[in-house]
Amino acid sequence: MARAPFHREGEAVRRDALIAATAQCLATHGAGGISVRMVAAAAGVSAGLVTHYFGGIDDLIAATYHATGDRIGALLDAAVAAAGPTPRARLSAYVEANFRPPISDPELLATWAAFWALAGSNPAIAAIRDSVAAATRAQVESLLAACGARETRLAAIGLTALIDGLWLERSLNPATFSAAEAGALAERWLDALIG
Amino acid sequence: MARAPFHREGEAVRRDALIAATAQCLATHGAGGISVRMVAAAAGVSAGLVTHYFGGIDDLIAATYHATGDRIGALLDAAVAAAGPTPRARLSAYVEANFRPPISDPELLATWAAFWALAGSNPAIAAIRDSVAAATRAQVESLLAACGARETRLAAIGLTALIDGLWLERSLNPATFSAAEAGALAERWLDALIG
DNA sequence: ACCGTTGTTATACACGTGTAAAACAATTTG
DNA sequence: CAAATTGTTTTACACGTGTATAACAACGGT
Repeated sequence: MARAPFHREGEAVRRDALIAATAQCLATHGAGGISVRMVAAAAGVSAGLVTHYFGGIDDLIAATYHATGDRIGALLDAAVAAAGPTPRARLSAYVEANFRPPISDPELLATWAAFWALAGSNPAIAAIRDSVAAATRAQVESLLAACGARETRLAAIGLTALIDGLWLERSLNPATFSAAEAGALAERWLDALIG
Repeated sequence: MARAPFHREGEAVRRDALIAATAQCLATHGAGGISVRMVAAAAGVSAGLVTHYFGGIDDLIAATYHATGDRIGALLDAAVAAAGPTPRARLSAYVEANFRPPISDPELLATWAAFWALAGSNPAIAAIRDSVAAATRAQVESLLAACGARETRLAAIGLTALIDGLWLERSLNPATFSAAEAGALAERWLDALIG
């Protein structure tokens, strides 16, 4: 039959489009509802390009996880870099960035929650998740130590758990509380963790 | 071909077996990996019984969510009922029960996390999740109020978010911290929330 | 022992899935 | 303008999916 007309593009353009489409589909349909044909349609290409550029849907999802983690990490780093000079200001900036757009956008939260779901049963996704979580905790430990916190390992675990729990709740039902309320709770936990 | 021999059973026995099998499959394979054939095999019956007793896999998953929520709620109620008479003892018992078997068993946590994943894209599951979460927060608000906490709505949100975040982390990687450490963090948050 | 009831299995069906690769079209080069 | 390159679409394939239901087997009653 007649083929759809198309423009030829470089590899990076196609890969980025497929990654963005995957993030969107994960957010909208969850880990169990995503498919090759759905992602290709969202990216405006045909399904063959998934295998062509990524070797398959699993590798595309893994690449999307990396890209999303890099994006969130860059946003958090920028927030800390832009903060006031005191250690507490930097830690507060880190926390606040979690509950401000673009990180607090429901679509980004939903994509991230989909990765959590996949990590439970997909070893490759679990490995990415472990390395992302370890890097996050290391960064938070460093920020907490600068503030004089004791037992920084457990404090970092406690802080990231609260942030993840608030993210999870907002991705499932954004009406439960506002991003500002989430930020206020996290500040209060910081007060308790630092002493 | 020759049929598999079987014993006839009452409806309740079959439904309970299918629900238990569903929880197990959700824990092991996640929300995206479960199937009718898999659940039926785990229950020791044939796939036709899923449609026969539940109308389909979606209704079976919803029934499993209800059953799991009821089980967790009963465990938490029992912990509070068995606690010392002071409001703080009751609240601490509530928190501690979250991080002690059977609630802290990885399989139960993984099943629960699978429901979170399904809630993101399945309206029926989302509705069950909203009602379970609302009931949990109401109970926690009541326990917090008895301890003299102010702004109990936000405090309840903060406490359940930390518990959920710690559950999530342990379901994804139980080696990150112990259940005892999780309980200690939650107690520390209680101290901060009650003042 | 036979019959009726009904719990249950096995099968068929239509559909969606991910992947592979032949074939084609866009674009560049000579 | 023709040929070469290569990005991309389309198609085919094997497989797994959920559901419906005919047929059968377990069991109880007479």
